[in-house]
Amino acid sequence: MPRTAERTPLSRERVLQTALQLADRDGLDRLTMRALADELGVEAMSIYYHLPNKPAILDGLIEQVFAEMAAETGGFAPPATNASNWSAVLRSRILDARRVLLRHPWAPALMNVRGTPGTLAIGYADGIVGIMRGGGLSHDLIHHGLHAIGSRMYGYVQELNDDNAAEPPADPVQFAALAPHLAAMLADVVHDDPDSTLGWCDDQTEFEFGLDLLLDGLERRRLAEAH
Amino acid sequence: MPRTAERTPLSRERVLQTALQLADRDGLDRLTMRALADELGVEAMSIYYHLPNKPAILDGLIEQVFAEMAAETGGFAPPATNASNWSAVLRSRILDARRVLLRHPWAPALMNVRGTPGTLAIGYADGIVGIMRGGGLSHDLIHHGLHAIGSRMYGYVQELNDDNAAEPPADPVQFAALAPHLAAMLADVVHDDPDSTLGWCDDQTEFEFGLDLLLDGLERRRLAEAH
DNA sequence: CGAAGCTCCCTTACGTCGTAAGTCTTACGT
DNA sequence: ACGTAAGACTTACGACGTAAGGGAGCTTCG
Repeated sequence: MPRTAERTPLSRERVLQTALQLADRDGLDRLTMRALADELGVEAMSIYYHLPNKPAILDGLIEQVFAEMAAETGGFAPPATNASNWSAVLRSRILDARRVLLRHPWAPALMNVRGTPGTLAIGYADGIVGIMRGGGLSHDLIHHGLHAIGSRMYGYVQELNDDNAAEPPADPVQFAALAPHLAAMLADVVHDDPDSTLGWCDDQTEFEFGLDLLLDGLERRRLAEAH
Repeated sequence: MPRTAERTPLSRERVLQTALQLADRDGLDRLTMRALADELGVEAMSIYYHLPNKPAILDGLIEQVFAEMAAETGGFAPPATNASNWSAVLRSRILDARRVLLRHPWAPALMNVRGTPGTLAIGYADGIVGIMRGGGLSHDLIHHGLHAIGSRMYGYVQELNDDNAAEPPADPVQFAALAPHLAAMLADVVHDDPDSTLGWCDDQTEFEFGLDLLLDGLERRRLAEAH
């Protein structure tokens, strides 16, 4: 009786793929070397033959996410011509990125924590610069714009963690005393849209609102630049 | 010979103050129960008499930061009347918050990770809603504006971690091949301002640019609302 | 005055984490 | 057949948060 379980051999790729699945399924803090090894049908230390340490795994995960983004947009290169609609093109590219991140909610936190941006991350940013350049923005304006869009460039998903169910305050009267303006706003907005008892903030809507605010602002500065 | 070292007795306040100093000095990941105990001249487990666990300490730290913000702005209540200059008032309040966070660069990451916002955090948000309300924005617009300003509300400092020295690419020709648009922008911006060899992005400038983009956008929507 | 109780700190120990160091097994080239 | 090396496994260490319980010193009350 052969005790060989016909395991697929380990490899950098297989480790990273499994790590991504595990992070998606159980969350980032459950992604531990031993848990990952279990998932691979292997001992923890065996992983170290294919990847030097845990940060390398995390960097690999980020790079995989960017690869998904590239697939979603059909490559990071800016379209051949988008002078007339640069902001629409950029908008949809950013929303593509957001869609990918919604599938991997742990990714934004990871990107914040890891220092150096990998090759694909640089390619992604480069594509965005290309789009803005094609729209006629000056390099200076693009530079500021990159910073302004900031986390939105990566379609961040901070709201996904905690927000929705948290809003209905435990003791409304005490809450109103503590935060009168917030309470008034809450009452008003809920009144306008009474069916949404909880989850009264639609993340997608809010995200697009903020994004459009920035894109509109950039477009206006472009026009101002052009006299 | 009394071995009593005349230690100040432990207390919730003293623990939190020392924890904040330690985080400022050594970074958040060096803030460990044992290190904190050392700093207090005490054993690790002694802390647990005054605070239930580590998350409670982290929450306490965040609350301390918001207390500093309150001191910086002179309380979170909106000024009595700011109809004509709501966005200037909001702007300076947010820049005040940013100034505090620059003293505690670990704080933003902590706020992102901790779920429920403490009393002072709610008070801070409430003050901002009050300012916008005083400026004549509708509750609906305020609601969206809150989300849009998002991290800027807390004056985030993500750039402080990694950015500045990272930019000069190791191999310029390879970088240009990988990211042509980025490289062009880099060359252009550096050319315009040749004295800033590294650190060519001024964080404060970039932050204010993005903030103004959002504030201008909100003001324009307010005007549109008012016919 | 002495005993009981409370406050505040310490000791010990457990389980989990990432990983350094070394060992065993298998497959293959010669 | 045998050395060799790739690729897995075993063992162990130090750091982490913290559960459980111990004990010194003060207060309170009979």
